[in-house]
Amino acid sequence: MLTLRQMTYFVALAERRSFSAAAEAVHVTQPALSQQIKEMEASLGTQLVERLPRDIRLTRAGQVVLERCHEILALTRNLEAEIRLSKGLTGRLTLGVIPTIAPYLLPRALTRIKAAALDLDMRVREAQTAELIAMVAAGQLDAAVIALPYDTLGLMAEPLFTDRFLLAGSQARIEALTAQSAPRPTDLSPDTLLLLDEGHCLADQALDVCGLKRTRQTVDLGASSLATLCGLVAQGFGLTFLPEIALCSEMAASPDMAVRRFPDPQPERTVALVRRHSTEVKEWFTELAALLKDAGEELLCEARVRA
Amino acid sequence: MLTLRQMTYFVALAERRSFSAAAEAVHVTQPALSQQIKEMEASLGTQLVERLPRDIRLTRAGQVVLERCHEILALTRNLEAEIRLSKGLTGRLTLGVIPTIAPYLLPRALTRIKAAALDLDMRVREAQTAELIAMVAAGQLDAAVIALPYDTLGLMAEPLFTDRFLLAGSQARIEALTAQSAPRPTDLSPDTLLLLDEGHCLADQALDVCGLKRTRQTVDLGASSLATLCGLVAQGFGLTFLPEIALCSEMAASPDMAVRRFPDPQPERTVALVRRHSTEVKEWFTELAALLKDAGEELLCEARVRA
DNA sequence: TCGTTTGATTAGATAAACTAATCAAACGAG
DNA sequence: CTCGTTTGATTAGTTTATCTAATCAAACGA
Repeated sequence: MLTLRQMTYFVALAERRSFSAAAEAVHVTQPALSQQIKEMEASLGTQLVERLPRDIRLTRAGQVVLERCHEILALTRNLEAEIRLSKGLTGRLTLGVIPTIAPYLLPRALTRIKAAALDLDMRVREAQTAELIAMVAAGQLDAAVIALPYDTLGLMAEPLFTDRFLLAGSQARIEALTAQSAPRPTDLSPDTLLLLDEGHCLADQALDVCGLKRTRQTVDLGASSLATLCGLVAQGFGLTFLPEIALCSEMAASPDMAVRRFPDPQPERTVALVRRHSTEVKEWFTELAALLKDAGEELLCEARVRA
Repeated sequence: MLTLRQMTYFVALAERRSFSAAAEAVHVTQPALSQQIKEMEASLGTQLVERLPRDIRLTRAGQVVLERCHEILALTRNLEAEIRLSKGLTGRLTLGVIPTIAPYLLPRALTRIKAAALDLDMRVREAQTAELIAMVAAGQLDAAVIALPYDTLGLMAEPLFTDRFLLAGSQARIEALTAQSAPRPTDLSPDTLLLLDEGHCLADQALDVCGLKRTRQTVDLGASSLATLCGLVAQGFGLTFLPEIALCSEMAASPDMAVRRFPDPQPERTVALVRRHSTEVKEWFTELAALLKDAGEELLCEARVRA
């Protein structure tokens, strides 16, 4: 009989397109993975992967098998997660968080979670929205913190709080811009606007509120974290949108940076917690959402004292 | 991680409601099964089965897990079967056949199959229609030979041949009944009619053509095979319907038995081969159907020489 | 009360899976 | 072309998982 272990290894192999890399991904040595794949092929009586020099290629059968393995593994992981968490916030819980929220929300949230659920083995994974959604659906994450609007592809989303965008720049730029009147998002020039790399929902959502499309970046941001962005902006390299939730941290890190609140209606994003759909009541999910919401609102309160 | 082995054992345990019986069913000793169940519970952090004296009971979580295990195991078995048979009639093939067809069709069919597919590891399982359909759906069988009309619950059915019902009884009974005119199915008295036990589609289909409902059996048939039934009928215990396909065998076994063909429209059943639904062309299925059809038609030809 | 049935437990054997070391083929830079 | 590098296969030996056999304790029924 085929085993779930074989399927796991096979999926990793198909993803990494390399035996060695796949082996590393599943934390075994390359011969161990090679052997399992070989046995899988033997057990099915069919070759699943063509070994090309420096690359692999799935056979027709391999493609069918891959699809089904994904399905079977997802079902299994979902089952495990569902049962493990069925009696509230205990056991292991793996949470995904997008990069523009994680560094700000997590420190406070984790403190609260630790306090509320002593015996919880919490693991956190940072990735962009699309990846998080796929991982939740595949059972690799139990839940994820993302920012709406975003197509959650059938996942359940519980809104936590509203995170407004502020305008951030060097003292000089901000003062020049706001001398006569409060700036509106649509007034901003795409050329002076610095944004995170492609894939970050913050950038997309920010462009959206300005009615702009992404243009060639004036500065290549490389590492592309909000912290880096704030550092650049404080040095006068342009303007950016800064979510309220990041305000306190980034003001502390970049004291030269100035921020202004937009006039109403302020541009915003909705931070939400998502999970797989299911008919049953998820106690752990409600609990977790409440804790995250508390942490977020605390951050927002502090931010609103400053801007 | 949960394993498929654990799931298999757990499903067996839930079915047999006994650790020892389940262990036997999966061909391991009782401690081996107990241990796997224990590990499964540990891995999920939840008790799945309550150990009662002389019985077990699934917990709420256990019921959820059971359902999902069925699903996951079915997917896996289906995958294995699909890939193994993807290059035609080779590898292992497990075929189910209903009891009123198996002893007649299989001897000839297996000869043909052996000849046509040397390297096929063919396994046969005899059971009643409902069970066969469930097993095909669950991936425990690759295909099954059943008799229509029957609700195949979404499986693909390929008709093989038409099997007519003849009237069988002792010489005396048959001659008395057919002295003045050919008998029609609807003329038969339910009291003189001997049928197989409940669950056999042959009995249900036969009653159906007579427009009758099952009454209290005049004779308890016990073992309830067509062969036994023919033996009884030949001794004058009543009349029965005998499918053409069984004629040659049963005439040889019970030489005292007499048969008469009904006038047109003759009552009949359609023998069909069923498999899981799938978009792809199933070469092995077509091949197998052709071989079974040939074998069946040969039997029918020989039967029509006799009646 | 005693024999029987059933599942847990333990110790030891077997099989599955893994690692470390090595090898052969294929590639790319010099 | 040659040498160093990368990649997957192979082999040997170890670890871990899983199994069996034997035994035990609890619960039942005669």
